[in-house]
This record gives sequence, structure tokens and C-alpha cells, in this order.
Amino acid sequence: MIIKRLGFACKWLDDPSETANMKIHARNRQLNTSTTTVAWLNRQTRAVAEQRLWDLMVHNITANQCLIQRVGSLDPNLRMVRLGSDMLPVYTEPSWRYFWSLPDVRAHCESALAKVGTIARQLDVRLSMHPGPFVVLASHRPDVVERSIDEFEYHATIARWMGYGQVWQDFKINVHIAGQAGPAGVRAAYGRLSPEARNSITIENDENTWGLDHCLELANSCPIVIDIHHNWVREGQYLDPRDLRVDRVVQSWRGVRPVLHYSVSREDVLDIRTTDTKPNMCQLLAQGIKKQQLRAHSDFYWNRAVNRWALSFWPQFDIMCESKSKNLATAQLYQQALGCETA
DNA sequence: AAGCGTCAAGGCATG
DNA sequence: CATGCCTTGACGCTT
Repeated sequence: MIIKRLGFACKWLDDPSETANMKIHARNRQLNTSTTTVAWLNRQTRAVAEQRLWDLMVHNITANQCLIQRVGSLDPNLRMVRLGSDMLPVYTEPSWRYFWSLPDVRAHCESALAKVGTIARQLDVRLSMHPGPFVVLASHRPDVVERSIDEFEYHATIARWMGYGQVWQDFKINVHIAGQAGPAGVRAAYGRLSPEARNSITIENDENTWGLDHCLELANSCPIVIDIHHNWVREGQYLDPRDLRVDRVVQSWRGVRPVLHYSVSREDVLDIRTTDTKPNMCQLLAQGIKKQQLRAHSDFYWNRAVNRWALSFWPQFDIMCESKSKNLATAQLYQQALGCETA
């Protein structure tokens, strides 16, 4: 029996019905990372700043371990989570990166993250990361490409410390093409990545410039992650799971079960009373709604028809849920998915 | 408790 | 030219 996963990104929210805290977006401090800023660090004495970075390192690695253990306690089909990029703050920032080379710092990262990786594998939790929008491997500016590779390798280092990256796609580090150099620029940067980074990189379509067809130009090198919502925003049509391009995406994963990204437009942009039909792009544009407004992610998966469409990919794809309500939204989608299967 | 200014970074769309 | 958005709004200070 194959495991079909639904995952969520970066943060665990406590279910308000199960806690005293009734706020919807109640972060759980034990399960979530904290961070700092370069400006704050620069205002402190060196000793205070280094202590803060040390404390953040210890807390964040522990928090990720707790998060993975929590996800590992869920139904096997829900054991997938994206780890936040802020695990080791200012890792590539010029004035503070020296901290992460200090021997005792490295020793802690190596041993603590090795343990986290072991736990993730024991519990069969599928992991990924998603570097921020500042990682532009295909920038036309060489210095930006340089820093982007550096930042990408920071993510690969975390994967390596956790024991991943030795095998093709045992860990996913996902980026957009971004940058004016397009697929050729990504290909050039790809050639400069470490083996672990090459084993982990995936390329995702965006809604503005570089769509699914551009991503497929890289399918021989990198697995392709389809963001089906942003593909809808870009093309105005709901991607058909039987589309030939979907086959090429599946093949780009070379036997590993592919992942796609699913989100839906915000509740305050569309009519959320209509939950049984998919929004029609032509109608929305005719109403004066701009594509930019449709990009932003909703709190929950409020449209059952769009959910059914997304879940029609589930037999072939693990689904990374990108909703502001995180694990709560994923649990909601999972309930509908179970209903679909028994119906 | 709530509100607000701040924060490393690139590239795009919109007004 | 300025603002907001995206991986992910969190943090710390003020009221």
C-alpha cells in the first residue's frame, strides 16, 4: 500500500478547539522556530549576540525535532512537513557567518541535526525546505547568482547534517526559476552545486514569468514541482491531471513519488459562499479582479470543488499544502480527501 | 493586549 | 517613484 501524503509548511498551529488559547493562529513555541535580525545583533555586544545565536540554534533544532516528532505521530498519510529557512539565522550574512564556522557551533549542529534526521527517517516523515525569494539562481547579475548558490548551499548543509542528500531526492529543496537568465541560468548554477544540493533541488513554476513549460526545460536535470494554484493564476485554466505535461513532471522525479504545491485564493478576494464550483478566471477578470489579488494564499481550503480538483492529483502526487492555517488547513483537506475516497 | 516600526537579501506587478 | 508580494510575518518596543 503506497503512502499518499498531505503536508504543510514550516509552522505548527495548535487547534483552538483543543487548547485554552482560542486564537486561530496560535503558534506553539515548543514546535516552532524563533529568529533574530542582523540589525538587532549589531546593536548588541559580541558576547550577547553570540549567546543569542547559540540559544536560537539550540531552540530551533530542538523545535524542529519536536515538530517532526509531532508530525510523525500523525496518520502516515500526513507525515510530510517543510522546515523553515530560519533554523540557523544569518547563516550566510557576511558579518555573522563566521559564527556558524566556530568548532563548538558546528559540533552542536552536526550531532543535534543528525539525531533529528534519524528521527525523521524512523517516523517516515517526508521533509523539504524552500529557500526564500532572494535565492535567484538565474539572475543576470553574477554577484546575485553567487549569493544565491551560497544561500542554497546553506539549505543543503542542513540536509547533509541531517543525513540527507546522499540519495536522489531523499530531501527536497525547492526554488523558483526566478531571474532573467531563465532555465539556462538555473542549468548553469546547477552545475556548480554540491552533490547533496543536486540530489535535493527541485524547480517550481511561478505565476508571473516562468511557468510550467519553462520548468519542463529543466526536467532532465531537476524534478519539477507543479504549483497548481499559480499555474491556474498564470494560465487561467485548471491543469488536467491527464495533461501530457503532468506525465513529464512525474518522469522528472525518476521513480520518486512527486510533490506538488496546492493553495487557493484568499477568502476575502473570492465569494466564499460558492464552495461547490471552481472559480472561473474569465469571469473574475471581467469583474475587475486582478491576477495579483488571486495569488495570495487563503487561510483554509474553503472551496470543496477546487479541493476535489487538487485531490485528483493525489494518486500520483504528494500534496504540499500552502495555506496560512498550516496543519489545521491540511487536516481539513484530509477530512475531505477521506470523504472523497469512501464516497 | 494590541498596535506599530523594524528587519539581509531580488525581482516582479501594480498604481 | 513607491508599495506589496513571495519561502515564513516575528520581534521588541510602546501604548
